[in-house]
Amino acid sequence: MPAAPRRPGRRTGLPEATIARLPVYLRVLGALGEAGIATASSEELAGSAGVTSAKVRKDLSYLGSYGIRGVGYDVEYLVYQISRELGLTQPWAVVIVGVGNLGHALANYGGFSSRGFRIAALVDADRARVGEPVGDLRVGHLDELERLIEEFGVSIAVLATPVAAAQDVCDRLVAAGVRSILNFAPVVLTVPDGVEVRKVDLAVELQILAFHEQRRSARGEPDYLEAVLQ
Amino acid sequence: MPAAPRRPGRRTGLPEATIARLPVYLRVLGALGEAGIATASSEELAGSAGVTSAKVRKDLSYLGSYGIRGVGYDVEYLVYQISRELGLTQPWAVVIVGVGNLGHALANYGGFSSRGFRIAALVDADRARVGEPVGDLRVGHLDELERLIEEFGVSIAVLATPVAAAQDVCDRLVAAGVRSILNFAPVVLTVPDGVEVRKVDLAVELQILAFHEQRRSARGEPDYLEAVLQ
DNA sequence: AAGTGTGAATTGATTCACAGCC
DNA sequence: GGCTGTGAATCAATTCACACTT
Repeated sequence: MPAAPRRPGRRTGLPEATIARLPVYLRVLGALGEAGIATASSEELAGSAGVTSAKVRKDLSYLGSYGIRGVGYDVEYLVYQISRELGLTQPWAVVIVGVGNLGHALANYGGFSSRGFRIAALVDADRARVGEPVGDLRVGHLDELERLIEEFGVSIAVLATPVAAAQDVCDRLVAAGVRSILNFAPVVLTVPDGVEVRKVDLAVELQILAFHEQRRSARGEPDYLEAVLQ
Repeated sequence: MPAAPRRPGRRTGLPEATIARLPVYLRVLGALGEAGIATASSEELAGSAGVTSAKVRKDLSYLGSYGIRGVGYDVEYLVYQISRELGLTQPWAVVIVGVGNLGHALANYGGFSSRGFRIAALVDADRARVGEPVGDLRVGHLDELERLIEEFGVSIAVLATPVAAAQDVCDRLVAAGVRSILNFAPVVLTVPDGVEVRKVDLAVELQILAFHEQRRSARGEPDYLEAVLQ
């Protein structure tokens, strides 16, 4: 329902499913590059990325014709093109709100800084935690949220607060100009159009696994035979 | 719907997209139940779950005809039906492999135990960590993995090791009979058919946000306030 | 010969819209 | 009157298969 004004002249947007896979290709290509491999076929990329080669080719074709027929893709060149497409040629400043167990772990997670993100600030509502060193930062108080966003040019927020605080914090983030939020609180955030929220719900992931697990054990021999014979 | 939904001959379960939303409905219904609300319409559920009402109705219709026309859905009954469908009427034993920052946070995360999962064991390859108390458990050594899986009847594993160890650990999990794995290591695991892997890649989530963020600024989209006021 | 790029076909998910029931 | 349940229509993603390029 986003009445997104699409500028003419620019390439029409990538499918959402493709966008979600580009970071995976990027990681795989990075590993290949470090291993000194200069070119890779869609088949090889597909193997490492856990998808089909047709998907790889289709996805990459949305970026442009960057492959070489009969040869494959130039690893370094493709890394650059995907990075550019994802907006990773500039570093993004990130604030983590909520420095409990999870926020703490996220702050120390090397995968962020190594991929073009800079944790610029950490804040928590608990004054007992303010000043505590985490990585090479110190925890700030939630009161400073707006100031820190302004000061560091934060455009992405990671929300790792308890459920009860999440919507409030979200509203403040949006009011302060943040339009990209990664939400770990198990609650659906209400945001205005133009604000992008991605959600990671760890319990949901386990519940999806439980479903498959249970279906497997519920399925006895007869069901299996039926499935095969159908 | 006249045909009983649970006949032994019924094949192919729910759409994957529906399965992924059932845990969300379950959480919403749980909150409604605790608030003393006895029935809810698809419209109300949709609001709290962040989806459309048509989706809610379609999703729930796959489980059977559990709604009442003109009224809505009985909250308690629906909680039971969804729990049963997801296999959450029995508790599942979970092992966490890798007790670094993230594994530690996951072990302390209340959302698991409150939703039908029991963290039965924690193991790490680092002997310096063995014996360390985490929550009401103590960290065991990776050597004990198979014994602990056997002893506690573990069927779901959370993989929070470094990338380099992930595939090895995964192979051992599968060999020990685990068929459901939640993988936090940024690598695609190779598993035999019948093993379900779900992946949570935190850096990928941020990169997807970065894409949208960058596309917004590339477009010269006005600030949120400007957009609202125009 | 090898492997990309892409229309066409297919499969899956979402949305529409309304008949049927409370 | 209100709200579910669901075929039909639409939209999105995946897969196929092969012309085309190096």
